[in-house]
Amino acid sequence: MLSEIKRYSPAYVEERIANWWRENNIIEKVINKNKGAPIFSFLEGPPTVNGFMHIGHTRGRVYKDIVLRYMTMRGLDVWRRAGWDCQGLPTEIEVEKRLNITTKKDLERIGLERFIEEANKVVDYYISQWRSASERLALWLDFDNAYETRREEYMEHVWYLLKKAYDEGNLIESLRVVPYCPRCETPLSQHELAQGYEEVKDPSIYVKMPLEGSDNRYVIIWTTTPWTLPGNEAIAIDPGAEYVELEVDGERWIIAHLLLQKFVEEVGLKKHRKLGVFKGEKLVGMKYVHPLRDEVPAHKSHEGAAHTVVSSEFVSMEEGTGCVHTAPAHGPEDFELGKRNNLPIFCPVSSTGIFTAEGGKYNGLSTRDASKVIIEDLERKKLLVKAGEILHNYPLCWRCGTPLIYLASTQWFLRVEPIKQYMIEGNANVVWWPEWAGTSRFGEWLKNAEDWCISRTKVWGTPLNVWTCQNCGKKRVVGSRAELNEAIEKPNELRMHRPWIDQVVFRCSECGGKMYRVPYVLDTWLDSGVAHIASIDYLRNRELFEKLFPYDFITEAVDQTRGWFYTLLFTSTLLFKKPPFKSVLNQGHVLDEFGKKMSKSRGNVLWAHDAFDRFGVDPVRLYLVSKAEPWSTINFVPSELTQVIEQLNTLWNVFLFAKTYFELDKFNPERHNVESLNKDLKPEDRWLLSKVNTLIKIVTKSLDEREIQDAAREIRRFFIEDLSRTYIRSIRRRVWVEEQTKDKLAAYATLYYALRIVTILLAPFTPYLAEVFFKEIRKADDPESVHMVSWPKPDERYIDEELEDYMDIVQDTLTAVLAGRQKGDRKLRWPVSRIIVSPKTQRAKQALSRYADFLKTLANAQKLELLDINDKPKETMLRVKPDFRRLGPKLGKRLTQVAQLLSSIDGYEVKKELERKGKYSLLLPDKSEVNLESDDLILEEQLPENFVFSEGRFAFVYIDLFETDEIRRMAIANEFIRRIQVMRKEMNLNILDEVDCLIMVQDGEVTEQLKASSEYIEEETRTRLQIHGKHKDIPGDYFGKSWKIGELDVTIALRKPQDNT
RNA sequence: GGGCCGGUGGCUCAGCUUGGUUAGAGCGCUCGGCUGAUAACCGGGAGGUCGCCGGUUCAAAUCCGGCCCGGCCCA
Repeated sequence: MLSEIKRYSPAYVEERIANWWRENNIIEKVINKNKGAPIFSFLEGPPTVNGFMHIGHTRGRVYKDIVLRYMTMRGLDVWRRAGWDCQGLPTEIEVEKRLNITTKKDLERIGLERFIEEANKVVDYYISQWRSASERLALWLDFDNAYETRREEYMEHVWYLLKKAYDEGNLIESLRVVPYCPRCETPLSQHELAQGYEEVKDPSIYVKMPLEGSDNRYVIIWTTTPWTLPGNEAIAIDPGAEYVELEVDGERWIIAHLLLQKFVEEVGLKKHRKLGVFKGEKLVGMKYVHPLRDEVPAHKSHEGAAHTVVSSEFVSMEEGTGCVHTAPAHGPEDFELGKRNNLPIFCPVSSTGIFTAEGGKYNGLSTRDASKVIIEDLERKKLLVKAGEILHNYPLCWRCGTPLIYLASTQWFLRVEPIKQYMIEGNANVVWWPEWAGTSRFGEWLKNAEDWCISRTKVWGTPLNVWTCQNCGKKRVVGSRAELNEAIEKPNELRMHRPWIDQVVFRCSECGGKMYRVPYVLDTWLDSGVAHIASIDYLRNRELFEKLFPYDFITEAVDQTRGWFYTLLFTSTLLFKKPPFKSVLNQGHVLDEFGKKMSKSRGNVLWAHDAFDRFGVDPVRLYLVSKAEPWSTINFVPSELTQVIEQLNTLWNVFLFAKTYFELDKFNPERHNVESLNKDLKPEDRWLLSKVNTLIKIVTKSLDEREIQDAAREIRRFFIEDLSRTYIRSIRRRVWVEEQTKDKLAAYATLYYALRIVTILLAPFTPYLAEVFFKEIRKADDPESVHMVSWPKPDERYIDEELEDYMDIVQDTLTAVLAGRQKGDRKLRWPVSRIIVSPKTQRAKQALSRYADFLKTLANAQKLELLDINDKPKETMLRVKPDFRRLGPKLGKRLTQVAQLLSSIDGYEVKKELERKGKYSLLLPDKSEVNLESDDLILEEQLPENFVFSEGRFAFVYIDLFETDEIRRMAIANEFIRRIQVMRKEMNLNILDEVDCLIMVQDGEVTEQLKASSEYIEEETRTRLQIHGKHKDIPGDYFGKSWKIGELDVTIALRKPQDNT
């Protein structure tokens, strides 16, 4: 496949390899490869099968795949069952769209049966989409046996759990405040709530709450929902904040000090006087008279803590009065406050938004109408400070736009207190990547965990398995499908989903009455939350469970902290008092190029299949995981993908290079390997062997620690820096020779060794591409796919850290040489006669001496001289100059003569004298003697004209640019070789083709030089040369071209070989 | 309002655990060079108040405190 296309094409590779995998059942073979070996159990967090896989999902799924492939290659029997989260709100929304349902009436008309059928269709569709996207990603899970949360044998595990919880007293019924749409008559979830915030105009009223025991003292509250006042049971204040008591028209009003000015402006208060400032805690416990006590008589019987000032941490000092109207039945925070303070949870409003009889005067009014009447009543009772209007964000029903109302209603909860401590203790034994996700983020969440509300007024979900006796109220929690057979009434088709399950009726064991199901379905998080048992059919397959539980590894995105990570731990602790997983890898989110969250409304979502089409699966995989630690948020930057593709293309070319020469020389890796050729390995070979074994170490360690980005980056760095840029470049000349030298074979064997390791290490990251490479290097006794190969172990014999260090020194020195060449204007094609290297340290000296040949070749130098540490080349001269500023005053006129004399004197002599005697004596032409001290003189090193100097980190480099005839001849030859090679390439010649070559140069000297090196040129370019000293017409069967080499015009013509020669 | 993570050249990131030469790399820019695996590559150059303020210290990108900004989660 490698030579079929010129350039790495991810799409081409994917298609071929995917077909090959399929035709040869590779996936199945890989999954079953390690049966019987120690188990590595992975629990798949089931994606919600609604919508399509986007790039964020993709990232997480790549991490899963990498870890699973790695563990498989490590020889473990990897449990990798796929799973799909099928139920819940998003699907219901889609079904409603498809069936054109907008109201509850539409739903009744269409019928729940039809609704459920459609939901199943939606799920079927998305599962197929997710599966194909996952398969294209090459995520090798067991899809054929995937678990689905909508299946009855799955849901049965939820029932099992709830029955157990109920029996132990942990499944309870309790009041709770939830947002309702009065028009749709249904509570909405947090999700739905977030979709519907809009700016609306509402009343904004300030109300005087009369304090008991005084006829003119009031606490002032503010609200935008007057209809909630009948539900008022308390006033919340911030005990730490300062409050002020005002005198206004003979009355005393209390508000927060900080909000005084705002309040005065808002209500247009003309005159007031501060009576005193005090801490809020002074107010706590004060009783007040409910402002609508007469209109809503129920308040007369509210006792205990009702109508009291209480303290709260939720008091805002941004708006209002700092004294917060609290209606426990109409706000989640109010509700919490109510529970804490034993307030009545008084809810005189029905789910249709109409006041009930409990609402007294307002009975029968809608919340909207009631608001108006309440304002009038307050006005009349002189309890209204001010009634205005406000524009603010308020949640509306996303379906019908009706303002939502918060109402208290009975919901079902799983109690957290009995298991909280076990969860915290269990979590301490779980390994989290990164650590803070477990200790800080998850740890905090656990500490603050509250009872879990599991009931939903929905359709497409696991039904709540509680039946209540119509007659005596006795409850029955059904724990299995089998139990349904005890029903006295049931539908013809007995299914666990609604509506069928709603028709199941039991006989009450207490009173003989009929028991009907409580019509809730369950939170979908409960579905996925029991995956640790349900995905493997725990109820019927304990043996499997014993083998897999607790799972070795799970990984999902960070937002699952309060989601799946939590629900898994919760249910497992409830059942077994221990966590269901041993380790958790957190994944960060993927943002767009500009760091913005991807969202449909913004239109910046990158879908997985689009990304695969545009960039290819392997590049996307490698990119996503090398960019950052798995748990960091990343920006997806398309231009960075091209870089990955280019790098993989380079690796592709490395393989192509190897393939070309291996085939040319019929290289046999079984016969010639780094063991058998050990004696012939050059330092650069040993270096690469060391590097590649070190690579195994690093990659293995990084994967074990889930520092996946380090593994990916290190592999990329290796094949670009070490393999392509350094090693391949250094062996070009070795492989170009025609004979089968040991030296060439050593290079081949080394290259093969490195390619093999890189291929295997790449397998988890770029599974398609690695398979292509593996086909090129596969030996007879290798498994058929790279994904069945064992993970390599580093061969310590080849690891030589010193050698690796040395190469760094040599490369740095080579860089210095190249910089020096540039300074001296000598292109690399022109040999230089000498480079002189002066190492800075002993280590550098050893390194440079060991790699002297390597350096000499790559620097294109005829000779390499290695000096002692910090020595100067013997050609260095030390020039002596007078310090004019110092000597001027001292010597006057004579300074000119001194300067002249010094210029011709060897500085080393002067230096020696100065060191010995502390002075240097100079005899002037007028016979006078001048004594110079070292401060009088400036000693300056100087190199001969033909030297350039360059400094590296480890050595000083001097390049002797002196050109001999030979150098000029070589340089000219190289100039021609280069051009002939370009032309060969343009003619698309085979590497081995011998061609005829005409060179025409109108320059006697160059002609002579060329003739002298014709053999060298012929050898390098595989040509037969004819050199002409003047220009002639190019024969017709030649491909000719004119070139300029410096000032020189030359013509080169090539002729393809005759077929029969 | 709370929790967690991040802020380092134009862009994307490393370095921070354990304070210590001139803060590195890739991309981009620019000038030059190389090339029979490579639409690749190599070298020179320009480009950084390491978010801000304060503290600890002989010495802070690094440790501590406060603040600002961005992201995520929760309320």
